[in-house]
Amino acid sequence: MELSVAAPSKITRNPEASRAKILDAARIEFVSNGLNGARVDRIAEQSGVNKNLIYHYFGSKDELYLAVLERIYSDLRAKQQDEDLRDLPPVEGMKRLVSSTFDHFVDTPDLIRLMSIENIHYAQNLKRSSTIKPLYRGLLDTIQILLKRGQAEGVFRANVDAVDLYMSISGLAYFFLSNQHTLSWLLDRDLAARRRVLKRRQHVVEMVLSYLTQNSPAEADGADTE
Amino acid sequence: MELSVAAPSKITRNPEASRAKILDAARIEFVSNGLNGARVDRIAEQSGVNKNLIYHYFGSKDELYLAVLERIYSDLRAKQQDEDLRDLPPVEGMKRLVSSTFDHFVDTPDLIRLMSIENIHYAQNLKRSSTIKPLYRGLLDTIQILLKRGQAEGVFRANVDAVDLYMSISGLAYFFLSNQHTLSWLLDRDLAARRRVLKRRQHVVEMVLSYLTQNSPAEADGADTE
DNA sequence: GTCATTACTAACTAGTTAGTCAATAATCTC
DNA sequence: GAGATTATTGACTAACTAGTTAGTAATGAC
Repeated sequence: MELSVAAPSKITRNPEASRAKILDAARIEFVSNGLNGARVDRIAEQSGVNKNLIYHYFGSKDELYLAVLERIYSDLRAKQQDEDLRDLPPVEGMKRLVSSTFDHFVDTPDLIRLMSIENIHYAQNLKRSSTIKPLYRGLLDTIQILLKRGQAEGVFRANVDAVDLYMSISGLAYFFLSNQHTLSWLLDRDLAARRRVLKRRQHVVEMVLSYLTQNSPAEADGADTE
Repeated sequence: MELSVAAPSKITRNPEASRAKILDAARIEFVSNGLNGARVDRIAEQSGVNKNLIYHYFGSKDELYLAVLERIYSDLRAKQQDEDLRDLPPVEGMKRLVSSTFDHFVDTPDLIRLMSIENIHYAQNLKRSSTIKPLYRGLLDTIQILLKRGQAEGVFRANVDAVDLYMSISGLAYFFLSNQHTLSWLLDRDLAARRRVLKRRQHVVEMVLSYLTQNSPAEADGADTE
């Protein structure tokens, strides 16, 4: 019986909110079911918007998937603040870099799954993105800087490729997380348990630092620091 | 005009060959397209058998996928001969174990992809398998044996969990291979190049061995070998 | 040789799925 | 406030897809 005088339902049109609701629902759907397993109808239903709006804003299922992919990658990079680490003592900086990379993976399971999904699809969608690639430069530069400084100070071994190091740091964390469902089953352990994750984190840091701080064996050949 | 007297077409029925043809085509289809992306019709077409034979022999798409999964895992274990390594000097044995694990991954890209696919599906199919799980025991035992012997001899650090070590050895190789499509693009390198793979192999061996042969830092606390 | 079993085939189906059409209504432009 | 633009809707469709049906023919058991 109360007449709402001013704004009866100002919520009739809201493009930004609709776009956001679609993207949120799409993220859950793609991450949970993969690109082929995801259903556009389910995204429409879960987001509460009309299915055709998805096509209105994103054009196609593939484009929507790419939008999700780009958002997850940029969210990640926004959170990573590895530039801070560049001025720390090399050993300390590298320890922190390894831990924080590990933590970022742990905190962003969606990213892990999307990376796996992308690789199953031969990275064909990632390659269409113009925004993602530049994001990687920063982390790699930080690794390179810390590495050089550590080598100059004589605390890190010579002849380490920054890309190899990056792949090892990532791989040690990634495999444990990306394959936790098969591994937990095959090894009879709950790898998702908090205790396990913390133990793993320490193991990873120790492995990377052991490698870096040990003198490289045999090949003491022309490897001098400037 | 020549009458074929003896056997006009003895090839009319051949259950084993049909089964094998289905399985071969299914492997390619599932590995290339994932579980959701794979098409039963395409498997029928590629194998050259009638579609209904697939259901006759395997029951459903999911069961066929499981059959492919089980075969790839058992093929792998049949090739791995890590028992040989158990009697080698620990450092030498571990070096060989890391290299051969790396090589197996490189030589069996199908396995890598199926493991990723399985994890996208939360390992729900793997968990239905009764044959795969036991296969893992052997490799883990070999790691455990070499580790203990190395620790007893004082060449390996104490406080190393065999499962953590297994995950690191696998992870260092796996990530590089499973994510090569995204990584090659993001890092501007062809990670599939032979040269790269060999370099990566050496890097992985060195990292694992550095870790094992370095005395564990700080935590010299109740960690004595028996 | 007969009968049951197994291999194999072609055509069909019921349910799904990405994407479209045609229309209405709110908002912006001027 | 007229007219273009944009947000939003519900019904529709053409193509696809896992699985089925109903049958034929080769093989094995006895």
